[in-house]
Amino acid sequence: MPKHSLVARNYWLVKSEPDVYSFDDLLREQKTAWTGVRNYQARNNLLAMEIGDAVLCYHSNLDRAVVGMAEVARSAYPDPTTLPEEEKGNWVCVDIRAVQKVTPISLATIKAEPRLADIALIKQSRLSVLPLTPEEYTLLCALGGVKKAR
DNA sequence: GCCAACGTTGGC
DNA sequence: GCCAACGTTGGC
Repeated sequence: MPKHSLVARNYWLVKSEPDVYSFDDLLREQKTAWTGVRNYQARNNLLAMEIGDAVLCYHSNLDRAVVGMAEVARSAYPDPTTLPEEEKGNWVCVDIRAVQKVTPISLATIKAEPRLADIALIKQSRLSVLPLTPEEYTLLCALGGVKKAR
């Protein structure tokens, strides 16, 4: 297996508040630095991301839905938005690149799906960067109208 | 706007 | 090291 395979090895979900940074913003920019994560568990998930990993984008608050697909374009590096008083957290960011929109998958739909009962999105509702199992990822892609999961 | 969940901080 | 107080996130 080459170091940078085109096949994603890990699957993730990242949250944003759509009025702060939406998937449409990412589509417009194509690529962005996913900065501002200030939670240790979320940071550790960022540290585990590899180039090419698949990322689903979720909108919290008003939307409460998975709205798009992205991929990791650069693995973890120091978050340039870290304030001096935050430095002891060794906060990091990754770069993600937009792939495509999906048919929005609402939180209600996710909660109603028995095969997603253990998804971290529900189990740890406050975690903003979380892993998905291959099964969860594939199912979410199907629910989002994406025929072929990468 | 409220509240539950939960992470962090600081006193002891 | 414990725990109360407090702050933040995110669903409803």
